[in-house]
Amino acid sequence: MSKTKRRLSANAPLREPLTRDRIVEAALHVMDQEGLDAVSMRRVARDVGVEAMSLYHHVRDKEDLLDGICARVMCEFRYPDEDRPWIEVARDGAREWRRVLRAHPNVIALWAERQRPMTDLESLMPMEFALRAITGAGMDIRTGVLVFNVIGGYIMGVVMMEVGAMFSAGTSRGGKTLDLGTAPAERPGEASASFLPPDRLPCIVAALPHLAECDPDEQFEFGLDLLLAGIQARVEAPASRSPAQRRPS
Amino acid sequence: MSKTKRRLSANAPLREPLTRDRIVEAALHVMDQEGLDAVSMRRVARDVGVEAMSLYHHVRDKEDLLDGICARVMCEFRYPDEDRPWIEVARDGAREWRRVLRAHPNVIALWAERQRPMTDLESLMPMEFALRAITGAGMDIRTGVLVFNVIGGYIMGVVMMEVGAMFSAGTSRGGKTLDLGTAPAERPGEASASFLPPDRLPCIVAALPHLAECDPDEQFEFGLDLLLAGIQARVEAPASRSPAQRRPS
DNA sequence: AGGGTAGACATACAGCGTAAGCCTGTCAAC
DNA sequence: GTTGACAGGCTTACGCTGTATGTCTACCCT
Repeated sequence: MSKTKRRLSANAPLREPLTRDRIVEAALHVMDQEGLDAVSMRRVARDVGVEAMSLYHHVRDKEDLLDGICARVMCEFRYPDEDRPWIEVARDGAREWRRVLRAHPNVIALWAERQRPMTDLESLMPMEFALRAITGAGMDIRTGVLVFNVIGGYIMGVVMMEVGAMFSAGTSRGGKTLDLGTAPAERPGEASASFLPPDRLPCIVAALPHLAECDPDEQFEFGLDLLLAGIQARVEAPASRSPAQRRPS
Repeated sequence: MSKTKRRLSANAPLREPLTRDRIVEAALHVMDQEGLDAVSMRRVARDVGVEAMSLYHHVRDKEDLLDGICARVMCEFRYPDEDRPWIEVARDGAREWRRVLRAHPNVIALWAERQRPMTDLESLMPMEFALRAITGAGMDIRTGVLVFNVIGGYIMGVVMMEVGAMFSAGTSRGGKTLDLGTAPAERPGEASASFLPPDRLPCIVAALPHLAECDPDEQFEFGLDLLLAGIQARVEAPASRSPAQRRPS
């Protein structure tokens, strides 16, 4: 039997051409569905119906493919209307970035482990937008950079915590339950405290139900309000020159 | 020739016993020096002078080893003196957590990709400390959890951005230079904008020198002040019940 | 018809986590 | 003493990974 595959190319270009975009799309899909570790060249190749090595005609190496994922995610950012007071633009920009990050939670891990800036124009546009919105408040560029990094860091960190459910608690709620209180298959000698002894951890035990039911939206808005209000106050009263205190040590 | 190795055990326990602690220590060292990917069972085993499979007598699997690293890092947290106004305790606690994270930047990536809570008592102590400090301000537990997550997320995100130098800029400064503006070995057809065209990215270009020279300490304190001041104001004037606005969409 | 090339496939290698089993030194019970 | 259990190493093996290298086929241009 000769391979029937060959037939395809004999009479028609039935196999649609492989492109970088199709590859990146497939890789992103794998990452979203099965996690960062599942993104391997063979796995992605399989999804686009091709052998692993064929991908290398369109991406330099795996790094390049991951770069592609990052760029692909960044370009999902939808720019809010800028014809409003700066604080509303900034707030909506922050919400939008959170939306994008939550849509592809694993890109945070991707950034974290590669710790490498992105350089292509398209990926820098959201940053340009943010800086424009921030400096629209009337602060100098130096302060604008400070504010940008602070707000950017806040969003990244809070979303990272909420997707990771870093300290999620055990009351089953909406399908996704987690341990912390329900003895997670503990290695005997070790975790003598999976039941969270109230004498050692009174605050955590008291906070447990709230940790479990905490609404991520409300939480995000809470911190965002603190930051934005603080910034606006500082802009309107430019007398106080950044009273940040040096650490004593 | 019989193997000379055998001689060792013939007359003395020269080979000091392998322990979980020694293994975790070695793994942490590898992670700090060579990054998260370098932490493999074989690599760690080599560092403690043993074959890979021997590690499995002391750690259940690689997951367990990584858990060990997390716990090991958490226990570096040095608890600030609590006999002071809550805001100072909170500020020093935040600084301390940042210090720990910066000492082992890769644990952030570790948490990000495993997105799994930690369950052992020792690792929860810093969280207990934080909740105690925060509720010391006199807020209810629910708000305390909000505040905890917001500040915790802020620290994590800002440190993640500063270690990743996510948008680091190119003026060489203190050894560690990065691209963005200095054409990073660009793939020809692609990054037509590595020079940051000022017409497309005016704000970024204007901000570049400040992005490059931004002092991370100052930046961290800036955002931390915003958050803490906002929280204190909200505690002192409990009339306003969290004016967080729902997102319109 | 002949040559070049683009884009696919196939093979191979080193390194990964770990299941399964083996080998040896130590020590308690007899 | 001898014996037997066992703790704690080592070895082998399997299927996975990224990718260097080479080959094969279909098409385009002359």
